[in-house]
Amino acid sequence: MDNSGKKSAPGMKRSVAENGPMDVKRPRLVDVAKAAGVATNTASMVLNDRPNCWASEATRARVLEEAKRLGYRPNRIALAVKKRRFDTIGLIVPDLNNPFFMSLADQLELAAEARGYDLIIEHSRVDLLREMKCLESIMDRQVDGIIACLIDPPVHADFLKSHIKYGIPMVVAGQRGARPLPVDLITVDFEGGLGQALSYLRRTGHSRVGFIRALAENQADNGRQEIFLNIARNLGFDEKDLYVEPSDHTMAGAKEAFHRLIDSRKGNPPTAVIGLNDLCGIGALRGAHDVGLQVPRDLSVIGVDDISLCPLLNPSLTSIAQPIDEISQYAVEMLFDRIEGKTKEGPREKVLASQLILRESTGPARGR
Amino acid sequence: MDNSGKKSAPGMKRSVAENGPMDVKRPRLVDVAKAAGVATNTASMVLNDRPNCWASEATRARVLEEAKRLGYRPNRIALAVKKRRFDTIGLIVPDLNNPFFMSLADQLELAAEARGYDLIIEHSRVDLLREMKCLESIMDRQVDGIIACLIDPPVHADFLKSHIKYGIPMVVAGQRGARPLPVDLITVDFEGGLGQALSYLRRTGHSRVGFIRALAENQADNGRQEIFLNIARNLGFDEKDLYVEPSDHTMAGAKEAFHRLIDSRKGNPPTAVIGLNDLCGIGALRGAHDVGLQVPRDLSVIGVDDISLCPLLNPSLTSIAQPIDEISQYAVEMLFDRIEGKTKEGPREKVLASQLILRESTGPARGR
DNA sequence: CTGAAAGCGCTTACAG
DNA sequence: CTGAAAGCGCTTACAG
Repeated sequence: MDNSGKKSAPGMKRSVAENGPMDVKRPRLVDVAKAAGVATNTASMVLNDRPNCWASEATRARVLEEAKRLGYRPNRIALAVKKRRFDTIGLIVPDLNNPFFMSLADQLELAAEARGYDLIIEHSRVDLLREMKCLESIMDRQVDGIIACLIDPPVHADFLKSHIKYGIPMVVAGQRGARPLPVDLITVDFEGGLGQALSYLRRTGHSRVGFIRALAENQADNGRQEIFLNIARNLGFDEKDLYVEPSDHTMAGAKEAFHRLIDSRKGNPPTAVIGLNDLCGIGALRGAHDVGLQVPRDLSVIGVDDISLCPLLNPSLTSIAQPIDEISQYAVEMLFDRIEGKTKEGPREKVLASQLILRESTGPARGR
Repeated sequence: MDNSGKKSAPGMKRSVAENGPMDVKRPRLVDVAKAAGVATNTASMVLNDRPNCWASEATRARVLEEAKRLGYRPNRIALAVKKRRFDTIGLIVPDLNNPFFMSLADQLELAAEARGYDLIIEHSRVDLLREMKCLESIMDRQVDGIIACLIDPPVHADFLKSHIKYGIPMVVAGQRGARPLPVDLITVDFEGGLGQALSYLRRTGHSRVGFIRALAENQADNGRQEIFLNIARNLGFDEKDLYVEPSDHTMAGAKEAFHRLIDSRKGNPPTAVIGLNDLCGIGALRGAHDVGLQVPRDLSVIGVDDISLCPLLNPSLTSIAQPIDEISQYAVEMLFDRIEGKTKEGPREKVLASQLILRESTGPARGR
């Protein structure tokens, strides 16, 4: 069966048996209309169940029946180009492998679905350059709104200013920076939770604290290190007893970072370690196990985010919780305010609290 | 400034200052062409860098400059309706909260990107009904190809048979069933790995084995329980020493299931527990900790999937590895074979091996 | 190079 | 109810 002609003659639909499944055309609205013997606009009215539809019950039934028989499904792309909306909202997340963002995606998807929208996810891979590409890409897709978890929002201030004027509703979740954004912003008061953590450590006799931090690709500095040092100094920690160790965003990387931290401080090891997120905390927990340190007897470990895994680890991981529920709730609320035109005000900002959740991985410093 | 007319007069673009950002129209190709003083087809040729483009260097420069000045970005939707491809492939996953699927998504996205395609993710939430909706929804989106991680592929055999004839390339990853699918299939030989695990347990003196299993919403049976019982019987385990405990797909649920399992077998507790995935394994690990069982001294624990978390847990989790790399590699290969029309053959099937990865959570049964 | 047109698949307004 | 048309924003073939 040498079938060299690639295209089938227009209007001449050939059967599966003739050409194999790949060459059968998907039925269009006109195909349904023809099959039912009605005009295409009639078919459109019937299939969309328009209130002012003129079709008789008989016509109606015939159209629906033919649509079903042919397996007709409206072409959403064509529909979108006509309506100029795609009923889709776009989400940008830095890391698919971080459960924190996936919990967020999970909740956002549920909320979007409840309003009749699909969610599509873009992945910036903890890379500032990619993050920019994601922003472009998601805008090119003509989504109806964007929720962007950005690694470093201020970096994109100029880009957003020049693009957002075309009116796509957007809310950013991430740290505030010096440069204001032209879109709604949700920030978490990381300082608050970190302050709780550090003062807990101080109170329970810890004096030397390690901080495992990570920068994204193409990122020069994210300010977290300074925040950590400032708060710690204010609480009376001695600067020379504060150890900052760079890592990447993986658990394995954090484990390595932990080992470097321990090795480089043989004489006066940290009595507590804070990871910039829970994956780092998990890496530290395992790193401690590897070198025979018992948590929390010999070392306290604290993570950030409070992912659902934390209470199930051994020992369970103390963490500075980010309020995922609130973040997703406000993100959806603020976004749909814009989408539905309820708000015309300028950029809004919502600051949410972080909170230290104490679990088994923390305790008094040794000898207390 | 009461601006009651919603639409602006066609062609009359109003400034930001006049209406606020939300009313400014996104520039179209014709806007760029007009601004540059060329025909739209010329602008199209220039912007798409067509080889047989007739534009002079000067024209070319003018078009590019105006495009940049206006911030022109092609409308992908309009483009897609014209080209009848969206340069997008769709992925269906059962659970965003399971790192296994996210690792898969991560790799698939990378591979798709390398070929110039975006990946969009649909989430079936471990629910058979939703899974069906995802299939419909993703086909409605006119993606160029679909990779579907299905909870229970055979259930969808009829649906797929009636829809796939419109030619959308698709590969399914999941368990094989009695009813053949009309699309390419990648399966993992779960029996192989489970056999390795059970014979390891047998060899190391275990006699009573618990199995924490879960069904999806709307799923009657997934066959895994039978597989487990069959293999175990064949290896000489006594049927009355095989305990099957139902759970859900969360870690917390698995922990509860573990507790039920232990409580109901007070007299002769299991010496080993196998979870149907690593999240269940983690739940069991924590459940054991809760009741003072030491792993692996008092109890061996085995998971399934071998997510990247396994080696970082305390104790690290023995797991029946699914070959994520191979799955994603074959999925992409098979899919693009179809997309690029390299293959016209009927449905193909690829079976990949699973393998037991021994770690700290398993050891000889107590008293050996 | 231009200009007008067709077409992707849909919806909607309009004259009969 | 029909039929023809316009339009969403693009690409492409065609006559000048």
